[in-house]
Amino acid sequence: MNLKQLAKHLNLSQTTVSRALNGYPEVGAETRRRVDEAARKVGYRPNPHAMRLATGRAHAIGHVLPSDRMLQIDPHFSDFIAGAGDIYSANGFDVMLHVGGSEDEQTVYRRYAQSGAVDGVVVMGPRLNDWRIELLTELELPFIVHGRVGDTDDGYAWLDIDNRGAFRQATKLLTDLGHRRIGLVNGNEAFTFATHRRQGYEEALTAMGLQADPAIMTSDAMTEELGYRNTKRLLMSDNRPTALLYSSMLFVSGAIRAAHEMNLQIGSDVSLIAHDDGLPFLNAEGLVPALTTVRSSIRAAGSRVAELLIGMINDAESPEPHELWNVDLIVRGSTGPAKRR
Amino acid sequence: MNLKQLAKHLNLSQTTVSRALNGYPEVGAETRRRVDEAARKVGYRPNPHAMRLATGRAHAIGHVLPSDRMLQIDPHFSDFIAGAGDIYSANGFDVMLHVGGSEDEQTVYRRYAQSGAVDGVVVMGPRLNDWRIELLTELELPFIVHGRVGDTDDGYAWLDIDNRGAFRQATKLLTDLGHRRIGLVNGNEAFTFATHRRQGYEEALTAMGLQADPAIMTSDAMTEELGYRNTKRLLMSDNRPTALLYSSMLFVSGAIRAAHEMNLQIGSDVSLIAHDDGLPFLNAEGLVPALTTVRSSIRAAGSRVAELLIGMINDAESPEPHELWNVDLIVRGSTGPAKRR
DNA sequence: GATTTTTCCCAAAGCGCTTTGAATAAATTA
DNA sequence: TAATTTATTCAAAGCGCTTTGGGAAAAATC
Repeated sequence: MNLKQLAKHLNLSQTTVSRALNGYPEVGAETRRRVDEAARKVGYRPNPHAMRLATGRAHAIGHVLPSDRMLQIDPHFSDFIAGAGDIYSANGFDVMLHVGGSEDEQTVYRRYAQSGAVDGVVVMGPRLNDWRIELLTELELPFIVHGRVGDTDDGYAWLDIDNRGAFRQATKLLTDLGHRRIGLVNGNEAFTFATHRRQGYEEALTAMGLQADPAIMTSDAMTEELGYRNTKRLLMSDNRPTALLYSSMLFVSGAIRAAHEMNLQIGSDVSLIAHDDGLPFLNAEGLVPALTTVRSSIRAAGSRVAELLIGMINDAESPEPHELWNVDLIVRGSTGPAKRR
Repeated sequence: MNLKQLAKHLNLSQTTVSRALNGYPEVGAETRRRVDEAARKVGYRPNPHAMRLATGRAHAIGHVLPSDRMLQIDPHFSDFIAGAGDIYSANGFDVMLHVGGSEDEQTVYRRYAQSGAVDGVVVMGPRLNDWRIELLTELELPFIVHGRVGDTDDGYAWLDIDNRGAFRQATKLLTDLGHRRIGLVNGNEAFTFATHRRQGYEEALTAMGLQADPAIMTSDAMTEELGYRNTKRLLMSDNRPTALLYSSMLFVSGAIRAAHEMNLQIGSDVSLIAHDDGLPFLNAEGLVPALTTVRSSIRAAGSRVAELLIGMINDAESPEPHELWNVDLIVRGSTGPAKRR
């Protein structure tokens, strides 16, 4: 059943029915009631394509995942989208997902902008000076970045967690415990989040008069295997670190393997801290010993990002949102005082 | 620039331009060339909403993820969609993603069907006798199931891997190695894939005249922590198993932890086999010892599912596809002969 | 009581595309 | 040469919704 039929059924004009349904004021209370009731009874649902064509609004948010970036955001993506999805659907927005394929990423954005297929996009996994900012700005397609593209944080909307602060804090916890040689197993530093984490780490070291040593810093895709290999490498180096910082829980499974294999007790022989995005299948607290983490729910971030973007779309005049979230340092059993050597 | 303007620019009617662009035969060769060229030059892109309204085809595929099911398919989802996405975009299809939210799952499907928002959907994470089959059939919304809903495999399109065969094979490898007490750390058996795996396992045991022992079989959400806890529990029971079968790599990280903690050598003290979906962040070969697996790429499945569904949409008459994929057993270092006790 | 305002509703014009039904010109056929 | 096909093109009618610009009746104002 479409609008026309519904209108005829009610002996009203399409105009009135449409307005009643969309809550416009110029329709009588009794009429509105009748319309609502009839619509509900016959299960009327407006045709979304017609609606979109008529209004020019897509009621959809675009997420485009380049295949080459997938490896990095893969396991995090579904959690992020789970958070965002709740908000989207609560507000009647669909998610338009684009992943990989032959069409290049830029073209997809251009198509989105130019065709009005989506009302806005969220940019995930931003890199330093990410080209997407410029492109989307030029295209005048509303967008929000989950993360940031560097240190110039103006001129675009973003929500980020305080990666720098988190790693500064985490590093400080370790130095406070007496650790002086601390390794960093970071994600790929082409991504800003990883760069920020390194900076936080370095700041904390500098504050203690220590020097970051590239020999015990790695920057790679966040996989179990690289967690293992890098941990092992760092722990086998001479003058090995007494504590290690990880950018992802994904690394940690591998790290634990490495430590076990080397017969090192976590929390005493070597201290471990990881950033925990709250991935549901990898629980820091369930480890033995429970893992000290800097934690921020990526899912919650997804929800909030969605909220902000929808806000931007609904009110183009509003100032672009910037949100920097604190990250909780949760001290558990994987960190302990540095052993004298 | 829209069709009308493009047509005027070319001194042609909208009809002709539209036909030229869509490859209809009733248009002169020279005209077609001119149109194509002009379209490319001005960067013309048809408005998708108008197209959809006019044709009634959405050029979109729906994926709906219930929030309560998320935990199960979460990390697998993004890999699946990565595979499917390539195919979708190559064929000009968008992905419409719906996750969680207040609107209940059934309503979403009804809306999709009734509004024509999508041309088809893929059903992920099917359970035994999944209600979605019936609903979607009734709604006449083309769909394909990744997996199956039980043993009656007719009446709907599906692509599944041979979970039963895989676990039969895996179990047989273990019995061939002399293992007589083999534990199963399974995913939640409300999902068919897990049920099938258990069945394969039981079949192989039965073939050897062995009896499956519920005391060493678990069925839970696939998380690292439950991998750990269940492994530990099984290995601490009296008359403990000498080999363990896992339904997911996600379990394995925890399993390795447990084994290390109990000072058991993997591959000699205890043999491990896991199903490997090929998740990029969790590499079975990188483990020490490298893990024996039954492996089938979930990403490849995603691609093929997409292909099949698009086929169904383009040709409604074609018989519904059923594909059962073999699973490779890859023997590595985590399995060894049973120790005499 | 006459005028203005408000309230409520409608007809019709888009939104940008596809597709039907004709029309014209060119090519075949008889 | 006249009649019939075939090859191209076009005007116009949808697709199902929103929105503009009125208009008639009811209420408010003077």
